[in-house]
Amino acid sequence: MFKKVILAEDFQGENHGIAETLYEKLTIEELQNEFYCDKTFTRLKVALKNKEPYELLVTDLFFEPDHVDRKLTSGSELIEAARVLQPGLKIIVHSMENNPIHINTLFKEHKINGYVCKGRNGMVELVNAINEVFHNRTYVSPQLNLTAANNAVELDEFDRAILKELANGLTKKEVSDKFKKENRTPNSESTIDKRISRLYDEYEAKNTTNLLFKLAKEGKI
Amino acid sequence: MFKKVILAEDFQGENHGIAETLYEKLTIEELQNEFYCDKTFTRLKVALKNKEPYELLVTDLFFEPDHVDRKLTSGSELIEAARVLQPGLKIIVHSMENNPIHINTLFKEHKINGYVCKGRNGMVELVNAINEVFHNRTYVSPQLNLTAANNAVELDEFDRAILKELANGLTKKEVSDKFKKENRTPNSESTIDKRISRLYDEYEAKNTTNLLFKLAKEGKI
DNA sequence: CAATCCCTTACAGATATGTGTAAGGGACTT
DNA sequence: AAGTCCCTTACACATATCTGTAAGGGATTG
Repeated sequence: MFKKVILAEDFQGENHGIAETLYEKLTIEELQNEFYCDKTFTRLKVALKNKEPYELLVTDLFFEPDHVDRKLTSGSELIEAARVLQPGLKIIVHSMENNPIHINTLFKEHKINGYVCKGRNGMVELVNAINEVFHNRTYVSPQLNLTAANNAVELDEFDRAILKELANGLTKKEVSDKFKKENRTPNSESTIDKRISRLYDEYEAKNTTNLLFKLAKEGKI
Repeated sequence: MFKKVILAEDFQGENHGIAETLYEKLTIEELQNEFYCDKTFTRLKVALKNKEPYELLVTDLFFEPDHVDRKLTSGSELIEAARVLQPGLKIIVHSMENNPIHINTLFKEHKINGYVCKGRNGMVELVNAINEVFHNRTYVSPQLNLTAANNAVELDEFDRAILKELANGLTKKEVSDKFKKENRTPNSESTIDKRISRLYDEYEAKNTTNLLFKLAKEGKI
């Protein structure tokens, strides 16, 4: 089993619960639990420098901001930094996120080794995930159907830029003007129209209001 | 200190973490931890029937649906039922919810005794909250500013009905036609227009898209 | 019971939205 | 080099949105 494990989880309750479970159910010699991404990353760096690197990182995705300044503000950023620092590190994400697209991205771009949904069965799954990852396999919470999400289309930067302004209540004309003023391209009203129309098709939305509402509800924007 | 406490929390990690903390930090004789609203309510009923009622309920608000059928689907419903069953029960809500309006509603309508935000300091606050509530005071997580929310206006049924249809992509005319067909009143396009305009003022929205997006993001619809 | 307030409704006009057609240009294929 | 595909842009038209003004009705109040 893993000897050195580090846990990044900002919720005090979850953090204690996970730590408790890992001590009880797994024979992990050294478990460090942290509440901030930056401190977690520092621990990883120091451990590596001392030639006693951590073998497994278990991290949440969302970290509530508070009075403490931060460089790394999310689990994704922590993972990205950790991957550069220590490519061989095993990483398991434990989060409420249940959008298959986002989770797929984590596997594809950050090469995470496991994904566990917080929930009624979270601790049981986490223990399973750690066992699987220890044996060089990947683990994904069974309630997630990652393959089913591949038909959905990702929003590109232009889409996001338009949607952001529409969400703020700008008209298409105002969006076009704003883009022109900021020297962003494309910026014509027609092109913006066309993009939005395409999104109607892709997301089966009837109008702008419907589109923004759907995307907001799905957590895509 | 409270002798009998019951905890309703569906996340296994949080549930264990809270239970652990309460055993460590408070001298509670009997702590029952449950993962479902219905089971929690049954425990409350049985305990009351046996003349050994619980003194404190600590509950989450959101409970993830799973394969188990449920009557009570949320913390609010559990609280409502518990209040009817046992008016003197002390109730502390422990949740991610940070919308002051929703939390205010819990205090006003369900007479909860404390509210603790999940987070980095969640367990420390929960212990404080239990101490405060034990001494017949209320407790609210300090990061919440409940008074600031009182200027915001609640949505009535008509508002909600209109917003629901707009969110689904109907035009105002279609909403009007739908209401007429369903013999709901008021139903004229003008009145619907007027209502929406009023909501623009109340929520400082610039147009329908902006309004629905804001409300969706705030979790009001 | 008249004054007042608020809700409902109608109507009108300036803007904005949504959709279609069409032209030009870059990238890629054959 | 011609053909194809897709993105950008322009323009036009029917429809929808948003904001006024105004009139009538129910509820409350002095």
